[in-house]
Amino acid sequence: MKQRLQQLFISILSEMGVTGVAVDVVISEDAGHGDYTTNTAMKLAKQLKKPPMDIALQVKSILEEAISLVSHESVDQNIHKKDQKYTWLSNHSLVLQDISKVEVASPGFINIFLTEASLSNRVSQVLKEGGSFGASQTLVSIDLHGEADGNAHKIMVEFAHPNTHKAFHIGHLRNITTGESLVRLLEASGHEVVRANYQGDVGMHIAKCLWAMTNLTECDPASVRGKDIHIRVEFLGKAYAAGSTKYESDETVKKATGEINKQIYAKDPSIYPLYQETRAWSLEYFEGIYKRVNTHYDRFYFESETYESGKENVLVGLKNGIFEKSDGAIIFPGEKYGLHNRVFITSEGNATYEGKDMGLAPLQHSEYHPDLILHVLGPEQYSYTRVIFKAMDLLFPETANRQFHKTYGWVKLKHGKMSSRTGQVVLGEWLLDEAKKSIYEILKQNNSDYTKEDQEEIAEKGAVAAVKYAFLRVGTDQEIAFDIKESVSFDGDSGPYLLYSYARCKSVLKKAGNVLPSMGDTALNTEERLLTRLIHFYPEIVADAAHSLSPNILCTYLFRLAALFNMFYQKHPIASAPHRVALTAATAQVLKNGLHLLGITTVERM
RNA sequence: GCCCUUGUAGCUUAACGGAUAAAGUGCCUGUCUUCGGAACAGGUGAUGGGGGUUCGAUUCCCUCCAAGGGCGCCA
Repeated sequence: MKQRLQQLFISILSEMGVTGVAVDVVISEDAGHGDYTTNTAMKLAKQLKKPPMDIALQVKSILEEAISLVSHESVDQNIHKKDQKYTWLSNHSLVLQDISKVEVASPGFINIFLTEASLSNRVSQVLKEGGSFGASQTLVSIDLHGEADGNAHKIMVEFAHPNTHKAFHIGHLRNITTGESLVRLLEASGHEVVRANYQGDVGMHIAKCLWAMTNLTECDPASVRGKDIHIRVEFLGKAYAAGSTKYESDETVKKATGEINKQIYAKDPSIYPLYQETRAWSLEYFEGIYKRVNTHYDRFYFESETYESGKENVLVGLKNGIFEKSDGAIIFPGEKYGLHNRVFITSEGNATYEGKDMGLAPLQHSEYHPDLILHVLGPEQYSYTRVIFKAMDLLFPETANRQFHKTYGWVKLKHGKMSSRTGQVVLGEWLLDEAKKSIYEILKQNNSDYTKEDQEEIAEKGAVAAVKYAFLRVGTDQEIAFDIKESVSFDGDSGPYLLYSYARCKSVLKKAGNVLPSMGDTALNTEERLLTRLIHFYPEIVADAAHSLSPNILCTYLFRLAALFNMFYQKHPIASAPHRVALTAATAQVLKNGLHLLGITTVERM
């Protein structure tokens, strides 16, 4: 609708002799300002040397005339009349029929009101299409702030990337939540998506952990073998923290750790079996988390499969003058390009994180041929990725400009700082479990008669919804200040509130079981019209969220929809009126579809 | 030292350069024995300071202040 209105305004402006301007039509926040609005008149004021109000009024009068001509379309004589008057009219007859009123507001806004019939049609469409409603018919291009081509059709989204032998903390949880939602939004916008996860399973962090396991009695892996996976992984986190602390304080430990690192790369039998065993522990644990939070991957990449080819590629680049030797190491001279220098191969001969990335990129391109690779990464990696993207572009010109760093903000503790190096971390699963406990408390207070299985499902899905929504409602690159006590909420703008609203809809629908939902041609009251209007906007909100890679836009929308439904529910009896039943069913469907795009699963009752 | 990011009610967050800066939470006051109270309604309360560009600035530019991050052998 937005785009059709834009086209219409362009035609009207050309009628006024104005061409080649971009017309911006947006959804009106305030329903009193119409359903759609444009600021075009104000934008053109300077160019046309006329007061914005005059321009707006002129647009309005042409628009109103066009509407009245189209509304008599069935009368043959008028067809000739309108074609003579405006040649563009027939292209826009459908949009024009959807407009009920045009208003001009100071200092020059043009506000468009849609007919109730037009808005109601969308409700019927929701009921007809069900779960597939909201997926775009046309491709939604994505906005990468000019850093890459926005017309990609095949996009690899690389997210989560935890490291083995290290804790999976709430930062990873936010990364996964963000990545999963971006994947679903992109898919709903007509893109083909490849889900990738690049996991760090070689490097100094592993060596530190293994040093502790082989040198500290309190970190003896024999003590946890055969125990529950959570215990084994917790043990790994502690060993890593211990090894890391010693590494920094003790020179001989530093050297010994370096040796272990070399041994791992060399697959030395004195350490390799332990490495493989504990690596598998981490991967087993990650698999459980992915399942728990509704994520899966098409391809897991590992640093252990990129360090060799990465090194080879850097050596080729060294010959070609892309890389340079410096103090025994091989570096990329980023300073030549206004960036900074970084080491790609150490003087020991091992590929660093940067060097490994030179192996990853060609591997990804040869396997999937993506038009774009979206790396969901923290802000601290920003200057890092600028350097390696530059190096990649020079090394692999055929796939240049296809990398994009999508920043997700840190989850910062309100009190204290998080660091897996010192072992001060809030684990992802800890957060989920805390939320789950709180939901059990609420269920207990409500004295519900749910079975154990029901309670488990409600608590688990509710916890995942609460945590995910808490992350997604905030702008993706915004830092989140995290308070352990009141981290996730269950009231107001929260995941459980949305789940609750959905369950309430379903409950009402059950009560109204034998009423056939139908919008009919009943005149709508205030709340009904607002609700219908909001449902109407859903596909455009999804497109908007996908286009700007901003799940929080969808969060805001869904919360407004749920709140509006609850108000409507409060004021009007639903079960007996077919059009209200239809509105309720449509609200439920949109909530379900929207939450799905956020990676959140609904429950039928709670 | 150089570079990047961020500063909005007590707290957590919204707002393509647009209309009265929007919510949640907190606190205060109400609704309700109804189709689900994890609800609904009302009140309270904010753009770090100073300049500039613009018809119009939370948004763009400059500067100061404050916080965080990055800057060759970690990932």
